[in-house]
Amino acid sequence: MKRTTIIDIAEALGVTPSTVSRALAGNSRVSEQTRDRVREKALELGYQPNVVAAALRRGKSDTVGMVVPRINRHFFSHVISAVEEVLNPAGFNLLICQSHEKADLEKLAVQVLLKNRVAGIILSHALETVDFGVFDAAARERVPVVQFDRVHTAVAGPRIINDNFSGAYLAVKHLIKSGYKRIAHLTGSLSVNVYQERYRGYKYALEEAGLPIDTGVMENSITRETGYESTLSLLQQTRFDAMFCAGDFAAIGAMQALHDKGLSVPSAMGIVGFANEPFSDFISPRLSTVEQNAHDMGHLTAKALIRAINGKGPLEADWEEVVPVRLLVRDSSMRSEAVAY
Amino acid sequence: MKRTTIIDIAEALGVTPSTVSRALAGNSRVSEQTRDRVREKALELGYQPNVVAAALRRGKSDTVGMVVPRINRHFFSHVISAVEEVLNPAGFNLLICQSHEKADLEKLAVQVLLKNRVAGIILSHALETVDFGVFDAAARERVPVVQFDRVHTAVAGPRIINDNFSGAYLAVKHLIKSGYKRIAHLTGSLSVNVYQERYRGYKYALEEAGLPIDTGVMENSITRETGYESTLSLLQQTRFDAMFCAGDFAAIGAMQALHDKGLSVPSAMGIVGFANEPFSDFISPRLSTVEQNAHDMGHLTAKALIRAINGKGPLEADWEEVVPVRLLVRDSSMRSEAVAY
DNA sequence: GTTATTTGTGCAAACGTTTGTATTTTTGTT
DNA sequence: AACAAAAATACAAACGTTTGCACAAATAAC
Repeated sequence: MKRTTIIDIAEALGVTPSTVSRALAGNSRVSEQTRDRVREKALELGYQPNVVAAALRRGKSDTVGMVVPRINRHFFSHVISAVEEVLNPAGFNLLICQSHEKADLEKLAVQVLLKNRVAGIILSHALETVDFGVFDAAARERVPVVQFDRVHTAVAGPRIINDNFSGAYLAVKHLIKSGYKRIAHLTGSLSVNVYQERYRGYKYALEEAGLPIDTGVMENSITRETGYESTLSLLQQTRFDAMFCAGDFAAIGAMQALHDKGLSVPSAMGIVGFANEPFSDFISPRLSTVEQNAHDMGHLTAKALIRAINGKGPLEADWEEVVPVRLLVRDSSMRSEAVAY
Repeated sequence: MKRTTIIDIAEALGVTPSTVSRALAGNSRVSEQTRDRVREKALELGYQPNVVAAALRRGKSDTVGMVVPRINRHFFSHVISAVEEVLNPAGFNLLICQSHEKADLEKLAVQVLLKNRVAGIILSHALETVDFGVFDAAARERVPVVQFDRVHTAVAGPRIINDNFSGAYLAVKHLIKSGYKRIAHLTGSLSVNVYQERYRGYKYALEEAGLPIDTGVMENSITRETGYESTLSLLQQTRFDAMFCAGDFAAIGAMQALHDKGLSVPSAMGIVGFANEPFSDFISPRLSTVEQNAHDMGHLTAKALIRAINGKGPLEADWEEVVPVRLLVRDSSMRSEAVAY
């Protein structure tokens, strides 16, 4: 069956398509009366606007593209939901792509979005990404880009980031307060802003307390598996009584390694993770961690994009916004008394 | 800066846009030579096809819409990834929407997708959904719909489902084999196919073994919180020595309730969950569960949709495909010896 | 009562493709 | 060399909106 168009409505009412278009858009140049007649007829005929045609004519769609490393990460999926919460009421809908942490897939996703003439792009980089050429294309085509969490200054536009420095600082400071003295660090790639900042916070807390910062830092130890392996080799290389892990998955792996070696948490070893993955609350011992505010981040990101789309000028185009994080103290970092390892 | 179109390429080469279009599409009616010249020039000018215009002209886009209750569920996010794996190479891209388990949001999402003239829709219903009117609109507009996991026969088109019956049957049979005799059941809404089938498998296993089926079944106990509450009230109402939970979150809640009541798992109480959530493997005791094959499900779903889009007729339009599940026996359901409760 | 202003509508072009049909050019046949 | 067939390209309409401009009718200003 043929879909009804504004032309059908126009013919049924004896007006022109342009009037119908304006009526449906709520344009004040069409009288209240015909506006109602049009709306009524549209409902009657079950009219569904063809946004594709509108997008072509306007040169811009009401679709926003979003590229994340993976949608099944607690943090990212919650940011997505929060972004939706803002974008949908504003009349936009979301086209979600995954980069699977691959730079080439990220690039491809951005190209697909540009081909689809999206109104804007929200993005968090893959770990690998080093070439930011595609984003020049976006800038050239006047498609605003807002980065969140994993951001890079090479890309123009607003950046919404977590307060990774403070989160790490608070976590390590808390470990120190709990009586731990030699604190190791499991982190991701230090070429990523997120891990750089967490590392900086870690170092700062140690320096402030006058503790050694050479206790052991393992890069690229962010998954459960690498966390497990890195912990085992750290145990051989150096002595430490606590670990600050830049991610909860790494913390889980570390705890498993410690368990296998007969070291109990938190008495022999204190642990703090990062991200508050859903499981962190009901493993044993319950994992202390740093909670990121995915909800606020999503809201801020979406709002920044909407502002950019509405062209509030390139004045405020390039700035950074920091979302506070929160330390959740649970069992894995609480010992009644400091015990030398 | 103005974006390059096929018209620009045509003018630069002294041919017409139609020739350029056909050249880029690899149409055999244009000579090899000009095809190469066009491709070269397109590359040189940095041409990016405007898929919006193409979609308008063809009356159909290369975007596929997908509606899921939530993207942050382990199962759904993995199905999405698997769907992507098939759809992207086939030249489609995914527009993902969340219904947040609300029937009205699901309806809205489908309408948005239809307005966007998607090539097809992949969908798993919200728990609430009872009115399937929107899907008639989809059928009328010849937009194929493929349902997965949470399906309903009121909607036309292929349905890809998990073998919930067998999963439940295997789980309960395993509990029985382990020596448990009185097995309770925590389930979701029995108006959803998924939970209906799991319930059926549960009952069948009990009947087969000649065990009582009146041990206690609690509906709407599928979250961690409701699982916790339901277990507590079950403990007051009736006697049982094992639980089959229709979801891992419920199982976690149950384990917590049992722990609070001083009942140890698996010695005093056996537990099997469903879905193999990522945490199930590293809680203590490790949770036995039924693993669903999200990957295969996604692949089959995407392939079914592609077949439907390519119009392999309404002959095979309405059928059901069952994806096998697998019982994962871990610690929560293994006791060396049956102990009467 | 004439002219200026406002208000409501129509006309037509444009957005960038795709595609059926017509036309030209090339190739093949006799 | 003449003609048919095939191959390559051109022409033009269409997809369903939006929107600048023109125009008519109604209202306001003098």
